[in-house]
Amino acid sequence: MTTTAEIATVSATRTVSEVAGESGVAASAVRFYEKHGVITAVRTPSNQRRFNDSAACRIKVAKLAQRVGLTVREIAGVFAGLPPSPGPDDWARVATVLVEHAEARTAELRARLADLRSGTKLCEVVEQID
Amino acid sequence: MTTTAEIATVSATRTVSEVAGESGVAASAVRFYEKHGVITAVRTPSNQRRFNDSAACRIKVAKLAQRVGLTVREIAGVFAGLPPSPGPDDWARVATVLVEHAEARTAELRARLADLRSGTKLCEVVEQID
DNA sequence: CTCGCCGTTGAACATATGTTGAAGTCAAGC
DNA sequence: GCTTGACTTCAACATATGTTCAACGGCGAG
Repeated sequence: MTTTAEIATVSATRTVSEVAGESGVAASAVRFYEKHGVITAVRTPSNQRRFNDSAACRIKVAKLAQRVGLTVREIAGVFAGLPPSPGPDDWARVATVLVEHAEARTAELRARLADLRSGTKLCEVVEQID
Repeated sequence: MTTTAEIATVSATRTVSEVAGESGVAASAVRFYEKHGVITAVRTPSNQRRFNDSAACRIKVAKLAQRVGLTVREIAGVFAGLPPSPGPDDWARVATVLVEHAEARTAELRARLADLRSGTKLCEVVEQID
């Protein structure tokens, strides 16, 4: 059996332009993200890309992830575990991974800045009066 | 009067290679960072660059900042307010700015991920059974 | 004084992240 | 059936972040 939900989620109907519009990036970027595994497409008989609902969302999430320092390759890696049509739980896992990435890097920043501050002579001038 | 500390902090004695060694980047990167305002140099009579103690530290901090999504231009901007030989208080201010940058972006990530999760039909499939 | 080692500059190359343009294909409407 | 518009691929260009290379200059040791 195939439920309405399954039809809706599995069928890939969005064109490049539509995904671009939905996600707020240029069509060229949509093709770029497909090429690099951030999104995936099926092809029509006449070789056109068709994306499902999740494509625009993946791109939006990818743009956010880029802002906290992840590369496209890393983002594609995080998305690699996603099913074609991710559910709320799948997205929650991705969100967790991304936030942990971001927080780990911020923690690293904090810690290393603290190191530099405490480690005499690493960043600080030796405070010698006379 | 010129104190020992002032002599030590103001004099720029490090060569490109030395700063590269201290900071753990290539000599070419040191020149790149100078060109883009992350570090500054004075020139010897024979035109060679000389950096002060803070150069290696600026580079280390810059590398950390890059990891949380800041560009070289942004980092140069953050460092722009620093005196030639920053003291502990100057570094503390820089650290605060960088951590706030990182946390703001992580907060943005969190918030937008939450938006996407809550905003029905943005990322989630409509959960319809039958 | 010559040699070798740094340093200098500028250009070319390399990778990441895209954008733009040219040339061709396909489907839909007049 | 011809035009139009959206799609395709591929190549060139653009920016950010560096690295490598070639050609050249100065300085200290032998």
